[in-house]
Amino acid sequence: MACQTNNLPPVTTRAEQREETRERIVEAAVECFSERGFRGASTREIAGRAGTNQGLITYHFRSKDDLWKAAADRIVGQLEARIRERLVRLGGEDPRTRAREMIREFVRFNAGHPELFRFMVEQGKSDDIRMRWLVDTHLKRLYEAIPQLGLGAEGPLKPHAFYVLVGAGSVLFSVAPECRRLTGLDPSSQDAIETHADLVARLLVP
Amino acid sequence: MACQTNNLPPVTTRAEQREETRERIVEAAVECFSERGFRGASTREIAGRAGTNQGLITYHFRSKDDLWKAAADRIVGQLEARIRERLVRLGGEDPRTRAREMIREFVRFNAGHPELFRFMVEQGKSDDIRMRWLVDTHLKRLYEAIPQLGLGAEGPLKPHAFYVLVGAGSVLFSVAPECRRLTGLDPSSQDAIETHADLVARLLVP
DNA sequence: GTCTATAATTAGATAGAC
DNA sequence: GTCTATCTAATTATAGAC
Repeated sequence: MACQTNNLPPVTTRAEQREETRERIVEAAVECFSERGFRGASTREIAGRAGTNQGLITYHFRSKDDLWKAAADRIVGQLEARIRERLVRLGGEDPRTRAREMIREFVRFNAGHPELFRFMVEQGKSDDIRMRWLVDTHLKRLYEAIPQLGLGAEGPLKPHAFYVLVGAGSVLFSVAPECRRLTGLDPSSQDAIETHADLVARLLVP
Repeated sequence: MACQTNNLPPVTTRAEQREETRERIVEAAVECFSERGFRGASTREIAGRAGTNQGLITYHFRSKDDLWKAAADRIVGQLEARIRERLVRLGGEDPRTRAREMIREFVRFNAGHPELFRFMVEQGKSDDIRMRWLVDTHLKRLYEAIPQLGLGAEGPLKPHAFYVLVGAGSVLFSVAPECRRLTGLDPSSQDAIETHADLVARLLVP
């Protein structure tokens, strides 16, 4: 029962507990929002998946809207961290090898985090306040960093190349349940991931 | 006021009026379901976009679920009609030309009907009863017809090639509002459509 | 910091007037 | 065939106990 006495410092502080709970809620929010969209996701289901109750969500995040922003920050932050990490380890490879390997890593990320693409499609569909926030706060920064990754296609083809890369490298994993039933292929298998990464990389950087 | 007297046949019969209303509702349903997902779309909003009231929806379609199936039938049917039409006009071109032109036509269709891809991603994300219905009723038939279109890649690469094509050829148009704000490109312009169609076709059939 | 209870809105489905 | 009114259940946000 009593794991802590009054005079000993607690094993986890209140600040730690706070962060832990917020973390669990945001993680569940990323899943729900990307699966069901903003309207379709209910704060009760999010609370349930996080193992707590609906009241706590409005305590930690003022509103459903603010929770959605926290979820967006999280999934985009994970992508950026992954890209940075891969960039420093690539060092001075030649440009084409760098570009191919960055594409492969992008595909691998999508395999592990299908929520990113689900989230982006979910929000990009209608010209509402959340789409504008997502573009202005995160996507513009990502989009303008593309040349630094060694991925070419500046000029008028850039938007086309961008959405070809995003689409070709993400959809397979974002509709994984459908893919399993439709084709028999399990997109989460290591073999499928590497095959897809290689296919997309070779198509875009021949 | 009275455009019809009692003894003259009405300008539009009741059966015609029925079909017209059903058509308007299904059209609005395709938009709403693809934009907001099944849960996120409300039958009241669908009725509003169709210029009628919520009660009529349960009269013409028994439930929200049945309305969703009617919407799926419609958008998939439009794709199939378009493919069939293009196939007969292609006649005896050589295989590579045929394949490239079928891909171009698929991209053009997505430009005019971004709802198809939105609908597919919306449903493919979770392993629920609607995803299984969509795969079994429509997608399997489409997927198995691919070889007949001159698009190769049978064998273990087929699922990968399929989702590369779908993703590369659809995302740009499905997130058109986002694309405009992010890149300045308007994906609905004739120039953007043909540029994208050509890019995807040349990437997949070099 | 966490949870339960509740207020105000909105959802899908039904019933009945015209 | 169409529309309004209403029922039940679910939604977000809030208030207060612990």
